[in-house]
Amino acid sequence: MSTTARREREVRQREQLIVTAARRLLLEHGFAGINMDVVAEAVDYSKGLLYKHFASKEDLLAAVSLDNHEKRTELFDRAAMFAGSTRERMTAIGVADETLALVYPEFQRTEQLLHVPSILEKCTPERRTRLMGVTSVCMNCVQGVARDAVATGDLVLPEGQTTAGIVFGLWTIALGAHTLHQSGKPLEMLGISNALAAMRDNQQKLLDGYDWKPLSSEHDYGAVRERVRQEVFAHEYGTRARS
Amino acid sequence: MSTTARREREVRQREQLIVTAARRLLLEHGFAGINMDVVAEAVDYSKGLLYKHFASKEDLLAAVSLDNHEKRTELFDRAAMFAGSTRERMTAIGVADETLALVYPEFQRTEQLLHVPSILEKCTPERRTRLMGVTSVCMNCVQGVARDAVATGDLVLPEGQTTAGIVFGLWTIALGAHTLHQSGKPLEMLGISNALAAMRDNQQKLLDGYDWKPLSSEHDYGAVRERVRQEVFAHEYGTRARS
Amino acid sequence: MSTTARREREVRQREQLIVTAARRLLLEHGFAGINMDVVAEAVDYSKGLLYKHFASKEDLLAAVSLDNHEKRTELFDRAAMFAGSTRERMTAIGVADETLALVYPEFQRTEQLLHVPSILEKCTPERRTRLMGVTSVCMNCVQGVARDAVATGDLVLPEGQTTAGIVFGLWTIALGAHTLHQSGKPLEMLGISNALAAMRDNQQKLLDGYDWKPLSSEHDYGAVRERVRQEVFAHEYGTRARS
Amino acid sequence: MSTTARREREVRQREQLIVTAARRLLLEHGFAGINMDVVAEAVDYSKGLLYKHFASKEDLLAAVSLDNHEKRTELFDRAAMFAGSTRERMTAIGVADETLALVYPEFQRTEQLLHVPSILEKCTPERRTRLMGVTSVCMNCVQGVARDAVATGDLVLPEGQTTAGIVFGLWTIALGAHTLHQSGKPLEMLGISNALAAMRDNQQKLLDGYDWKPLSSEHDYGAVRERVRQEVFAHEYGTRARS
DNA sequence: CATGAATGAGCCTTCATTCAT
DNA sequence: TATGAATGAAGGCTCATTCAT
Repeated sequence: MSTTARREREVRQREQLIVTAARRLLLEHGFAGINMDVVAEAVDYSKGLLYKHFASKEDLLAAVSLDNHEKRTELFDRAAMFAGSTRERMTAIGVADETLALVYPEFQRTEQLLHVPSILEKCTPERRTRLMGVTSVCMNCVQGVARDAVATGDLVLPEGQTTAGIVFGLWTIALGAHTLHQSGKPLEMLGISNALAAMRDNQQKLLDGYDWKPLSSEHDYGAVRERVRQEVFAHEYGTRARS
Repeated sequence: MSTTARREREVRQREQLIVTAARRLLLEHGFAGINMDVVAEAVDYSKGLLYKHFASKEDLLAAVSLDNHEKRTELFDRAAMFAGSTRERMTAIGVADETLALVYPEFQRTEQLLHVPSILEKCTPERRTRLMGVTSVCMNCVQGVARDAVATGDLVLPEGQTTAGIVFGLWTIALGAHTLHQSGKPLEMLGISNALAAMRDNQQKLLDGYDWKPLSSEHDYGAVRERVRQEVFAHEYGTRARS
Repeated sequence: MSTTARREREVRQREQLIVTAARRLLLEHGFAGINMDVVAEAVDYSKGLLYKHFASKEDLLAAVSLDNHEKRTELFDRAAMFAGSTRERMTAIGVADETLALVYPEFQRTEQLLHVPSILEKCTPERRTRLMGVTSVCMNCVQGVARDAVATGDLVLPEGQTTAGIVFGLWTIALGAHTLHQSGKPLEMLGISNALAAMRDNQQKLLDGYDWKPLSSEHDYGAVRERVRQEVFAHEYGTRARS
Repeated sequence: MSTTARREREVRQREQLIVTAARRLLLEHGFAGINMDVVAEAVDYSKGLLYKHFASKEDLLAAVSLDNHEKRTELFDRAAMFAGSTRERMTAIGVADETLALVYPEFQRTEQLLHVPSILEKCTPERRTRLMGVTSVCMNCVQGVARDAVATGDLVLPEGQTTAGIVFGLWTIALGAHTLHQSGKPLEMLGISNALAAMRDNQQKLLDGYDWKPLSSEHDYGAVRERVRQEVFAHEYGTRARS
């Protein structure tokens, strides 16, 4: 019947509820401060019920990570479709990344806490598979833009270079920057007042290094970023408070 | 008198022994697989003695992290003094980073495992202070080279840019690459066969983006790297097996 | 009217279905491996329905035990009616016991698992009563043959001996042998290659000890056993694979 | 030093204390009613300490079983050395078994509760080995007497029979009788007023069936039993109340 | 009648830390 | 000073039973 379908929907909704609560707790109390008791209390369900939805603590955390990735993928996908030059589209993806960090900080920040081998090891095989696949989905999105750039001639790959290499460079800058951003390290003392801005600038410089046209010296990517925010992520910046 | 000094020296030696053992265990069994019992057994001292040296488990792990940083600082310092152009010296620091990852992988790899807030929170205030300071020591080393580049004119900072920004860029690439490298993510599937090489290339491209002369297209930095290995890190590559 | 009767019959059928499934699960996964969830799943009914039929988990297990006894009683009854001397009839009952172990091993083997006090304690009083009674039904069957032997003069009871004592002896040999048989103890190492054969031989020796005529040295009870298998238990050995 | 030896002795003493307490709890509350919390409370030590001595709950229970076997082995050994004919010595072993059941009922009765596969599966490999070995020690003791009987000519093995078969017969009668004895089954209703006496009689009848000389009709084994009690087990019957 | 979601007490096990010797 | 026995709080997970639908 439709009863089954409704049940199924309710189950999904509750799993989402649990995942969201777990993410919040993760953000507030860190990896060590989370356990099934506090999650159960937070969602006001019994511990036993949690285990009906998630096979283990690690499985639940894997689900949080998966959800993080899905949100990221959604934003990246929308950014990649921005109407503009290939480098503008890549810039748009940068805005997507930044938007995630600003508007959904818990998605970005909890992700760092979840890079623990035990999670992959102990979660459901099915979720592990999805988790490993979801990363490439996101990468493919970025790499697609790079390939377009090569196709259009905006980007000329030097010998021995691949689009994967460029993607890797952008990715590592983002990953490292986010890690530092929330490491609690006093970046100001090192002369970095705004980690996200520094991340952005370096990504542009990296693309300049690859000679991806038009260069940042030839084009106002700051204006592009502003347009992307308004045209692509209006909803995000409108509905949720910018931190 | 000198008895006190000898005592002090022995204490330091033993702390070093414990730190080294803890790092090895961390590498072999992961963060979750380490506890005070196995550390005590590994060093063949009692658990009580461990607490004479380290206020808590977290304090011990903080000491491991501190030791990691000190090894890194040592290598970076030597690299920064390489005789060559500013960009060659910066390249040398890249080699130092790479050397750490290759020759002392446990220093590099355990460091990732130690980025948990609880460590900073629960370790001795004194060690926390040192831990926060040690990062800047390492950064200053890198930033010093960048400042030299500005001073010599090899590098012209665009308006609104700082040397800190460049350091941040290099740092995040390294941090992100090392994180990915040991995350277990299937990078090959994304087209990255050698994460360290990709890291290196992107760092050079970034410096190209900053127009730090001489550009990688004008100079053979591969040869520079080889020279640094032989001249600065001969000892490291000679005595320990290169993986 | 007949609707009520039909209802009643359906209820019994379903209870039988549940009992059979529970016994199979008990055999496959042991006492610790059985719970109401897996039973419900196995019979494809809801857990709630299980509780409509059985007051508790223990009550269900008691029902399994009861069913085991009923199967045993059925076989014993048929064996006791074998046409032959009293000792041949007793031998026939031995074949019945053996048949149960060979052809319906789950009835025999699960019974051992159910000798836990909690079952008797927590099952329905009504089922407890039946459970305590069913043993004597089976015993009476055996004891009846012994009484016939005394009546016919095949067996002369020494002073102070009762037929109950003989029954007890045969019973304990069977019970102990079945227990050892499935205890996983390495009987081969002790020189016992076939526990059932050893059980049989000892039961015959015991009857010899009681001087129950004709003695095993005077009569071929091996041939009797073969006849019983063919004449009384043809159905059992034909339809179910002999293990 | 002797300090180490003393420590070792104290450890053994405490393990014995824990084992004894566990056995008592097992007897009082059954298998299901025992858990590490109540054991810890009973011995007035912390739960953590129990795990210093025993690797798991099952390991502790295996130790109880081992201790049961050791007590039995001790009594059997002493009985087997009784000065008399081979059949008298076998009778003495019967007295040992009976003595265990009467004077140390908890050793006998708990043993039945410990025949659970999970115990063998989850206990320390070392203890598992000892546990499997200890059974044969006890058997060898019994079988030794049977072999002596064959050697002296008191017992003539029929073709195809082995001493192991006789041992098996005696063993199963004892095992079955003890099982029934404590099953709570109303044996009186079946005409058995004293299960131990019935066990004894049947074992003698079994030996008669094997024609082990001198037969029970030719010799007063009741008197032998009385002598064994006084000469071999005076200590047991003197110090502990006979139940 | 039938369902299966929900409960929550209970249990095993781990481990950081302390302290008497 | 060095030890390691002892602690006990904490946490992951199970499962018999109930009850609203």
